[in-house]
Amino acid sequence: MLDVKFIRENLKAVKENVHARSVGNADPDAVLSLNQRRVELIQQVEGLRKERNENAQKMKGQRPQEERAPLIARGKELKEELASLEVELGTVENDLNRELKNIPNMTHPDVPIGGEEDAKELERMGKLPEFDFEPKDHLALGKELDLIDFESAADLSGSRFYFLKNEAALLELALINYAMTVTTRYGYAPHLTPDLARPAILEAIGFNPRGEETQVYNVEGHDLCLIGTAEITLGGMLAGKIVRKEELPIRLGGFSHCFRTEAGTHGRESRGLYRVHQFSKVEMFAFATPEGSEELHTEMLEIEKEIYNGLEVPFRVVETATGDLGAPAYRKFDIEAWMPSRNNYGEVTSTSNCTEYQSRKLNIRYRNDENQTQFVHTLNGTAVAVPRAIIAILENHQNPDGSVTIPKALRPFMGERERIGK
RNA sequence: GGAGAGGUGGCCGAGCGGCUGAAGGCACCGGUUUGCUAAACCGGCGUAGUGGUAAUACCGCUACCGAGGGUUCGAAUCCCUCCCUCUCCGCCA
Repeated sequence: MLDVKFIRENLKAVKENVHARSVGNADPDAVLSLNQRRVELIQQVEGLRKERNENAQKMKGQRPQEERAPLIARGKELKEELASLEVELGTVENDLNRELKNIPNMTHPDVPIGGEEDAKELERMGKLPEFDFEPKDHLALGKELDLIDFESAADLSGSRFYFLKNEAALLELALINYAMTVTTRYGYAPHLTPDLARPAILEAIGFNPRGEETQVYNVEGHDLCLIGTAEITLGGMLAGKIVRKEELPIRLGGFSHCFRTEAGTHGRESRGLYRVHQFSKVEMFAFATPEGSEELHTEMLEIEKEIYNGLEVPFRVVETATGDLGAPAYRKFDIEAWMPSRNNYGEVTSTSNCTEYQSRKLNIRYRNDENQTQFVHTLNGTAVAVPRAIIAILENHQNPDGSVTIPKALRPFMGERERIGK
């Protein structure tokens, strides 16, 4: 979330930003009026508390009854006045937080204005495959090579679940190993994270853990959600901590399963591996100083490019436009891999600089050179999201005989096998 | 899941209704001393909100001793619920 003071002092810019990002339910004016009410209440409450404390001080030690009686009576009055004001203050603070959550992060000046179609293509890498035969989509390949079983999974778990079988199972493990190896080389300390987390953490990261349109699963009877990404657990790992400046940047690499309800996407991408309820992912996460975060963002993008270059999959890099940024992101780059079945590029990674938007809520700070505490910047980026990587590999590396060539980078993790099938 | 013991500042650790925002130690920062290092000595050293203010300087007030409720004129201290840690038992990959 943004700092209320920042909103007050930059109201015009905040409103323009809300507009550019087309966030309909964000109301900066409501934030300010609620905050004003909050400050008034704080002043009243603190005045009463001061009086209460003074009153109580007068009763230290032994006092004759006739001296105590009026003080106790006054104390009781103060207690009642305080109680009702504190209730009101609590309500106002809840309302304020709700409004504050709706205000998105500010936006990097280079971000293109607009919606999905206004994303800016930054570069293309790799050569699009030219097939002199009719290429198959990953569903057909997955079936014919006995790699993916959607039908059985649908019976067990519902639509958008899948079994990975045989070489596809090994392919997942190889992709994870490969991504972990690359990120570790760049100093991202490898982590295997919990797949469940408390809703308060999800919320601080910017997810909506509860409510109709929630993207995450809740576990009935427990105060837990299945995580949608390791960003949640890696970011939450330092919640409430103050780190030393010398420790920054902190680079973390994390593997987790990711669970998404995909609420509101019924009918879209309903077949195949593109949009599924559960998948494996290796994620990068970093805590940085404000001065260091942009450079780190570039680094994450470079790592993502290296990984996809290694998979020998053609892709393009796009910068997301304002209207398509999630609330916490200040700036976001996506890699879109070529997917022959779509005859188009499909998003396979995403890296965001969230500046202080998450750390303010998570309360993660560091001491700057003046020894003052300051919020760290947080960044996240996909190293490998397995199912989409599998789509790109199967579809781009298919051969006329129906087999699929395994990219060289993955072979060390697959017993040096070179192809799947025949 | 059952029984017990705990959760206090960056760390260790005292406190167990008003004298405690919190002793003492370590770490850290400044200074004295010193051939250098070490040691010793002196001083400083939590976070946040709010008010005064040009001020992220300084001063005042308020809050914070795992979280949330309660009792009380007054709670780190008493009570309740929850979370977490440790020991033992059970169960289990």
